[in-house]
Amino acid sequence: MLIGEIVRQSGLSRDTIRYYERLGLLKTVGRPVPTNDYKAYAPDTLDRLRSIKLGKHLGFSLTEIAEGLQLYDRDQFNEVEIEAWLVEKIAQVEEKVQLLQTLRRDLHRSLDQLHGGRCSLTRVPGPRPLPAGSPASGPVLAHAGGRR
Amino acid sequence: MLIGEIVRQSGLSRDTIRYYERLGLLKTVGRPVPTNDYKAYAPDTLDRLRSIKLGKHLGFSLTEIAEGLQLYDRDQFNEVEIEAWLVEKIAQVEEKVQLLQTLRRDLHRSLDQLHGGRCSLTRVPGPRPLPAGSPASGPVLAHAGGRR
DNA sequence: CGCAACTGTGGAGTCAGGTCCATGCTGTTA
DNA sequence: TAACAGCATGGACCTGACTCCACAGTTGCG
Repeated sequence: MLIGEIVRQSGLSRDTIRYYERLGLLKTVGRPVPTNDYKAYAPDTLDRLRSIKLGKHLGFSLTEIAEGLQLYDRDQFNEVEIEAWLVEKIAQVEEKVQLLQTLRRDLHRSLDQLHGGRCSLTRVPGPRPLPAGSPASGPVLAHAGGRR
Repeated sequence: MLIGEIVRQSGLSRDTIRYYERLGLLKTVGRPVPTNDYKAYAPDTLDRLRSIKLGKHLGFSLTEIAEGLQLYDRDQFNEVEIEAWLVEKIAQVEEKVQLLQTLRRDLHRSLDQLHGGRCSLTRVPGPRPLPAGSPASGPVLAHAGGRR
């Protein structure tokens, strides 16, 4: 598969593909036409790009994603390593899910108050932005029934 | 509250605080001592920093976070705007939660197979990395029972 | 008084993650 | 044969989010 095809099917730019290749996230498998220097990308390239997109969307860095892909590339000989990696990523994902669910609940609560409380936001007495850092945190945007 | 206190209580660097201030994420409230040019940060600064940390951790950019904080700052006069912002952020958060839950399930499945299937990863016939891009996607790392 | 600790400002540097550009080869088609 | 699409390479440039540095005024303490 030449780069143009990858570009068309992935929706990513030529430069981005080349950048990922430089970082080792994608592999080429030789030059299919001996008379030119066109490179063929490995058959799993589109799968890998989907994985990369997902990982990025979920906040993982290209470096972390590269780790996962590299483990994948030599998987059968590193089960212990793979397991450690999976356990770590699961923990990270769990944490993000928790935080996002808290954030979602808080956002919904703010929205409900905006609707139900009729101008509840106008009653906020003073600054109190997004305090969602603590566990069992309060609403994300200021909400009625203020302190003081 | 002077910057040193913010640094101590937030765990962020002086430069980071100053950077956030330049971006408008934090506010100062004048110079408490007339004989010098030390700035006092607003009382809600630590709350705002907690919000910023959370937002960043969840993958929002400083620009997006600044939007939220700015809406918050002038909230009472922009209910429609706030509602639109909340609805948008909720949708984004929902999407991430969905993806993360899929990813978590897939990671767990990979881990189970590693344990239960005894070397199931060694039976992967060919490259098939993290195909989790599609809805109802398969496992994140290659798994046994391969195609072909 | 001297000196460290704290504050302020401005500007340069860094790293990730791309994006743009110039140049040059190949292959096809008019 | 000329134009044009497709590919390759190398390097410059860009944005976001810091991080470091130099220099200068202030304040607290022995």
